[in-house]
Amino acid sequence: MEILGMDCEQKSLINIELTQGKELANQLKSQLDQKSGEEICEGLVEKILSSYEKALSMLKSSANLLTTTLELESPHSFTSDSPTSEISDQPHKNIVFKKRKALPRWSEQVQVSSEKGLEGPTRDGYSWRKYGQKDILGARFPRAYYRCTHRHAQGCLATKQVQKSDEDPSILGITYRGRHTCNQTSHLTTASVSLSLSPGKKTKEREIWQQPKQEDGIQKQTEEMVVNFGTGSKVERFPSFSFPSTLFESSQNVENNLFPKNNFISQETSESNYFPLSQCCCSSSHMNTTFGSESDLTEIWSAPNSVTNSPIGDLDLDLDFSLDQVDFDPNFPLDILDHFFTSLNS
DNA sequence: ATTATTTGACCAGT
DNA sequence: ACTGGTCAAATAAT
Repeated sequence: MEILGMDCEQKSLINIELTQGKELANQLKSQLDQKSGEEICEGLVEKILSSYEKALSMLKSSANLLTTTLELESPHSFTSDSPTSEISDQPHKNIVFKKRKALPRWSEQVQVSSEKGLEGPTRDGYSWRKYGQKDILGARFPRAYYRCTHRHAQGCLATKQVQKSDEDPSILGITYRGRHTCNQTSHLTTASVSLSLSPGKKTKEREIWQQPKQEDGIQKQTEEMVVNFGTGSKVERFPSFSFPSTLFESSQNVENNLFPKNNFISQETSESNYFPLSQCCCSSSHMNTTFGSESDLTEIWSAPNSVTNSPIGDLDLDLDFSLDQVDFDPNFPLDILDHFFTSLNS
């Protein structure tokens, strides 16, 4: 398959850098196992960082090309999308309107579980605040609207909609819009740890949005959602965020110290990663095998139209992949590395 | 007191 | 006029 905006040479270079990174990480792993000297480990870490930085740099340049390509395409939504002002509480509505249109949007479906005590809608790594609920024409269940808790504090425009599937009430349709620009202390790592250690405080939200419009008495469910932290079964998730197996293996030592043994970071996903680049990747043929049906793929679209608003800008983020700060930015599109590996090795 | 949720009203797009 | 999305006052929870 062909990756947009990336020629063979670039692919090759990235492949080399990432492979080298993997090798070095493996070396580091064995050194750590042998409890080798600090200098050796530090040297390896430096090399690993260097490799990944180079690869990321290359990915970034090609990702920018991808953005441009996306912008040229006319956006299409497969969910109703009336472009009303998302943030009409802000002063300049005329400006905001454009921004609203620009917000990337994607959907995922997750299956709820009746056993585990995890609140799905609030447990995707971000803190959300419900700001509305609406009965949707033709839908059996109401749609709940959430926005980032830090909207006002940090101007984070991320929102999401949660709605039960008509066909299967155990499946939730979640539509995310906009990416998080806030600094959430409770992203991936924190949120996940809290998941594994304690159920955390419960909110009433799920009790509400899970109710069907017609009271049939049967729908009084106590089920709670699991976003596939190893306990629930994710039906579909677009785009899924997966630690590249290579990268993940490489940093296993580190991860083991950070995450519970029953690693909730499965190969599938551990965190919502709303990275439109991976949506770009979804349009590639090879993604079909990864992400299920084509109809579902078409649910995703994004139309970032500004650099600041474009999640591609995320590649500007520092990949603080150091051992003393292995705190993955949840917005970092690690899945694209996986995708690239897939493509490179095919 | 502070923060979160509920819910009817409002608004923009179609 | 209808619909989906958001606001914001009232209410509930902490």
